[in-house]
Amino acid sequence: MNAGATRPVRIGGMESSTRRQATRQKLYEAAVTLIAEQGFSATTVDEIAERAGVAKGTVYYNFASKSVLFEELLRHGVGLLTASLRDAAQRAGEKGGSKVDALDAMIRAGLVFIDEYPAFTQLYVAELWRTNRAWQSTLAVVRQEAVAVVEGVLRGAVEGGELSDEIDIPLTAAALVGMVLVAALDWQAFQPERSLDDVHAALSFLLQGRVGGGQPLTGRA
Amino acid sequence: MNAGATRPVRIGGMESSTRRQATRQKLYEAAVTLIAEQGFSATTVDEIAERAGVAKGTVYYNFASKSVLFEELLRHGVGLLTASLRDAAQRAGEKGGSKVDALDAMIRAGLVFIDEYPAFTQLYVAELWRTNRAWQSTLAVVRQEAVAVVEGVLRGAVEGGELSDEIDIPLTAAALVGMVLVAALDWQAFQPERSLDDVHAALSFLLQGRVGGGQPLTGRA
DNA sequence: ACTTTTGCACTGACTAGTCAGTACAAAATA
DNA sequence: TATTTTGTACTGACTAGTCAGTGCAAAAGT
Repeated sequence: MNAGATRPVRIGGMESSTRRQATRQKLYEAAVTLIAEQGFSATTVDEIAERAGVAKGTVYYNFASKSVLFEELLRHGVGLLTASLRDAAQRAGEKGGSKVDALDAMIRAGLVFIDEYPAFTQLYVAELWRTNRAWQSTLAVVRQEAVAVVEGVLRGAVEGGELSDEIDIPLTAAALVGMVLVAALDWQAFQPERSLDDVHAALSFLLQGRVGGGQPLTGRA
Repeated sequence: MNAGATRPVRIGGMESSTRRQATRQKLYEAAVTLIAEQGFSATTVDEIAERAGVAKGTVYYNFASKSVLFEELLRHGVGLLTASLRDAAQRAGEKGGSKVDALDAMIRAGLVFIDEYPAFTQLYVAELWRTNRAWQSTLAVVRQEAVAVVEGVLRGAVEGGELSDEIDIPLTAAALVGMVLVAALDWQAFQPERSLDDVHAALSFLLQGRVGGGQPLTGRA
C-alpha cells in the first residue's frame, strides 16, 4: 500500500517479466482446452497445472483463484476475436467494397477464428447464456464488444442505403453471429472433413438470400 | 408376485404409478433450471432433490445416477422440440404453403419452444459441442433427429425447385438452427422486452435475403 | 371382518472420496 | 538481490452414491 514504488519499475503489479507472461500463456492454453472439454467445474486446478507443466503453487502465484484465471482467459480470447473482426471489416472497407462485402469478410474472419481456437469458442458458447455465475458480468461486457463490431457494420450499411432500414440491427447482428457460430461448431464437431471455403460459401448463400428465394445482388460464385 | 393382474392394471413394473411419473417430472424440472444456471458439474444432487421437494434417496430410486438423470432429461427435451418442429412443418404443408413457408413456420416453432423452455435450451447449447463427456453420444443422436427435420424441408424445397440446388443442405440447416438458437437466447438474455413477433420478423428478413441485398420473393410484412 | 404379507416409493444419516486453496523451504532465474 | 517457480504436504469444506429403515395401500390369508 505504499505509494512510493520501490525497485522494479512496475505499476500495480502488471506488465512485467516475459517469464511470468510465458507462464500465464501456458496456463491459458492448458485451461482453455480442459475447460472446453469438461466444463469449468469439472476441471481441476491440478489438471491445469499438470497440462501446463508447472507446479500448482505457480497457478496461485499468477492468478488469485481458479475463477480469476478463467475470467482473464475469457477477456483475452474475446479480445483476440474482436480485433480480428474489426480488422476484417476495415480491410474490406479499404478495398473499397460494399458494407455487405465487409459483412462477408467478417463471417470469414469469424470462421478462421473458430478454426484456430475451437476450444475457446466451445467454452465461450457454453458459458455465455448462463446466469448466476461469477463471471456473468465479465461475459456480458466482452460479448457486447464483439457484437458491437457487427452492429456497426450493419448500421453503416443501412445508413449508406445498402440495406433496408427495416432491419432490426441488434437482433440481426445476434442472428448473424449465431449463424456463423453454430455452423462452424457443427462443422468442427460433425463434419470436420469440410473445408473452410465450403462453410463460408454456405453462409454467404444464406446471407445473400439465395436460400429464402430472393434474387442475389451481391457476390457471384 | 402374482402374475394374474389384480387391482391397478400394471405389467412387469413398467409404465405404472402416476406417483413415480410425477416425481420424475418434478426432478426433471428442478434439474433443468439448476443445470442451465450452473452447469452439470456445479449442480449438486442435493440441490436438485431440495428444489424438487424430495429426499436425495428418491433421486437415486428414480435414476441410476446423476448422469443418467441428465441424459434422460436431454432425450425428453429434444423429443419435445423435434415433435414441435415436425408439427409446424406439417401444418404449413397442409395449408398448401411453399417449403419456404414451412421453413418460416419452423423458425417460429423454434422460437416458441425456446420461449417456453429457455432453461432447457441453455443447457443443450452449453453441452452440445463438448467432447469427452459421458452423454456425448446421446447428444449426437438427439441433435441429428432435430436437424434432420430441417434438412428434410430444405431437401424438399430443392427438389421442388423452390431453392437453388447449389445450397449445402447440412451446413445450411446447421446455420439456420444456429441463427434461431442464438438470436433467441440473446433475446431472452439481453433484450427480454422484445416480443416473439419482433424476433421472428428479424429472422424472416434474414432468411428471405433482405439483409444481404436480395429481392424478397416470399412473405410480405 | 381382521390380520398379515407384499412391494412400491420414499427417506435421510452416513461413507469414502475429491478438490480449491494454503504453507513454506529450497531451487532456479534474471 | 529480488523475483518467480518448484515440490510436497496439508486442511477443511463439499459431494456422489449407499443403505437400513419408514409409510402405506392393495393383496392374500384366515
